[in-house]
Amino acid sequence: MYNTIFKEFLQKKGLKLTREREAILKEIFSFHGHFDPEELHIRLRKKGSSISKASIYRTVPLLIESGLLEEVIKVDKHAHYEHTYGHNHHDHMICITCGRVVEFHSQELEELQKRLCKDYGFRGISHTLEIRGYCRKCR
Amino acid sequence: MYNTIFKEFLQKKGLKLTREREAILKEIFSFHGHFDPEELHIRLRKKGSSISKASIYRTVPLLIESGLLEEVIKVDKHAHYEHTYGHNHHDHMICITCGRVVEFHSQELEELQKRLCKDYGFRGISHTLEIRGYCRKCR
DNA sequence: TTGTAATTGATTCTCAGTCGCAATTGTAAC
DNA sequence: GTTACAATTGCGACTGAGAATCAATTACAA
Repeated sequence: MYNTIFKEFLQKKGLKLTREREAILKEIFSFHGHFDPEELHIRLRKKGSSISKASIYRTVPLLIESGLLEEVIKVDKHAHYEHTYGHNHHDHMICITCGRVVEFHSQELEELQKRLCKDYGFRGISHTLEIRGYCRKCR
Repeated sequence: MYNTIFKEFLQKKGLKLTREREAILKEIFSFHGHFDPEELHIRLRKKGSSISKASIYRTVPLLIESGLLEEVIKVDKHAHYEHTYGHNHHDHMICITCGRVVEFHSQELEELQKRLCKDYGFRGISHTLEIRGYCRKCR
């Protein structure tokens, strides 16, 4: 379970499993879909938690390093994340006009990327593919 | 030529071709490879031009809209751009450890993306694929 | 040449994300 | 359970890319 993964990751690095980190983890895994750190902060606030913005920003990189979280897109200025446990990786098409985001998954794409990495002597960990253009309604 | 493309783009939008915009355009097309707006500013400074940072930030979106410039990657906080006139599109592998950027092009990837857009009723204009991982030296 | 809307540089402002620090807390060793 | 200490916390100040403001200037159509 994701709890165990995080716990073991922290232990291996000599870091502590604090109440705050547990709460952040729990919150992130309580829903599916994108979020940005600011949103997460508000979400936690509403549930009575008083975890600081700084702790959230400090925890996010740990979750990424442990493989539980992925940066998905950068909208405007801020980064968006999504938990990856029990999820298929997917990529995004973003409409220039209305901002709509279409998620898609392509096994062919995944395999092509593996092949490309091999060709270039690269060990790929994660990737993001963003296609920008016009959606069905705005084309 | 890129000059003409930009000129016509501006005309069509009722915008003016100023000395500053010409200088920025010229500078961007005077070299190949990535740059960020700050770098471009310094570059222009060194050549005796006193174009303001603000004008650069204002011109970049115009160049993107006219199809002459593309955002390639976001390193840390700032965006990097690259001119696209007379270039093949390429994508990037970024090393998590040393920050090295490997450029690659795959015709297969281009075609797969076209197919994906079609499947999802999307009219694709541009795309970025970033593969993060470990390069040959850091793996 | 003129009228006018677009553009400029300088400056200020914004806001996501980071940093420093004193107080607190998790955890391993006893 | 205590102890000891390094890791972590929240707070508030800081940073830096990029946007907004505005008076002065400029491109360009008529």
